[in-house]
Amino acid sequence: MGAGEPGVDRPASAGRDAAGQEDSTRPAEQVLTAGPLVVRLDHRTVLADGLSLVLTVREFHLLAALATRPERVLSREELYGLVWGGAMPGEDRSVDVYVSKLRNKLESRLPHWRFIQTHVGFGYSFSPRHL
Amino acid sequence: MGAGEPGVDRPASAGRDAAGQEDSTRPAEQVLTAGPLVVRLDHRTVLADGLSLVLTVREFHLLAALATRPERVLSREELYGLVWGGAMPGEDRSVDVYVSKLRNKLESRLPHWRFIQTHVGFGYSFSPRHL
DNA sequence: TTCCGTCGTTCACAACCCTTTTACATCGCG
DNA sequence: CGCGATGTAAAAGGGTTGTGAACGACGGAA
Repeated sequence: MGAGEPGVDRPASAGRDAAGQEDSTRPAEQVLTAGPLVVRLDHRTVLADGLSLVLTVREFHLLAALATRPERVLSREELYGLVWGGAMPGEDRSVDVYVSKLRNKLESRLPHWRFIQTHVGFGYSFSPRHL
Repeated sequence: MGAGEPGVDRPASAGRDAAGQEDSTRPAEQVLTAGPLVVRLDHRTVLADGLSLVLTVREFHLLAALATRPERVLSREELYGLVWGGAMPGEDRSVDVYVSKLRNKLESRLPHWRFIQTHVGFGYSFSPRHL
């Protein structure tokens, strides 16, 4: 397992999300906010309602990969490439398993929020939504 | 699922009315707009009045196939080829059923709009129209 | 070195959702 | 008025996803 982490550490080069607040060309978008959830890419920490939420390396990368691309559906292959690096093995379920783990941690802390939306037959999207 | 999904490949030249807020670095035909409906081909998402509308894979492909060809009448066979791929079985009603599902989702969110027009004996067209 | 806890991966199975098919009501047109 | 075409709910079926558990690898502590 390498020291070179797959590409989640820097803002995606093609990021054009029109999220609405700041100019996305600056690399200063190191802090992502979605409702009561705050993802600090620079510190590798996550806050839920201001309280720190402990994630493993994989979980954090997966969350970062999703949260830097809000409202965009990412295929499993894409996510695998972003988080694990390389091509996804045919029958792999790692993405699903980690989405499940991530949801567990996120939604056990923020029960009235949903963050990751399943797109059956394709993949997932980061679509924060108050329930 | 691979990369070669049917149908959504050739965006002719989409209807553009409200010019202005697009990214100027690349052809922005990845985003189709029809009244309050926005179809983001690149993000694989649909917005109705700015709120995200969740579609299944088939529904999205069908909408994309129609919306990339506004005001053009597409036969069932054509639509089937674009969305399902291959030739349409003789007595198939899938296209009709999915047009119905699509209309339901679209018009339940945007009651004062009609998007898909039936052409009896031929097929359907994407003809957005305010009622 | 050995023990122990954490993390990542794989596996299996149940539950779920999507697609397709079917059936019937309705509509359009001659 | 009659027949084919269309709209659509509902059933059937099968693929997809959610998730606990087992397993091994790794790293730290004693």
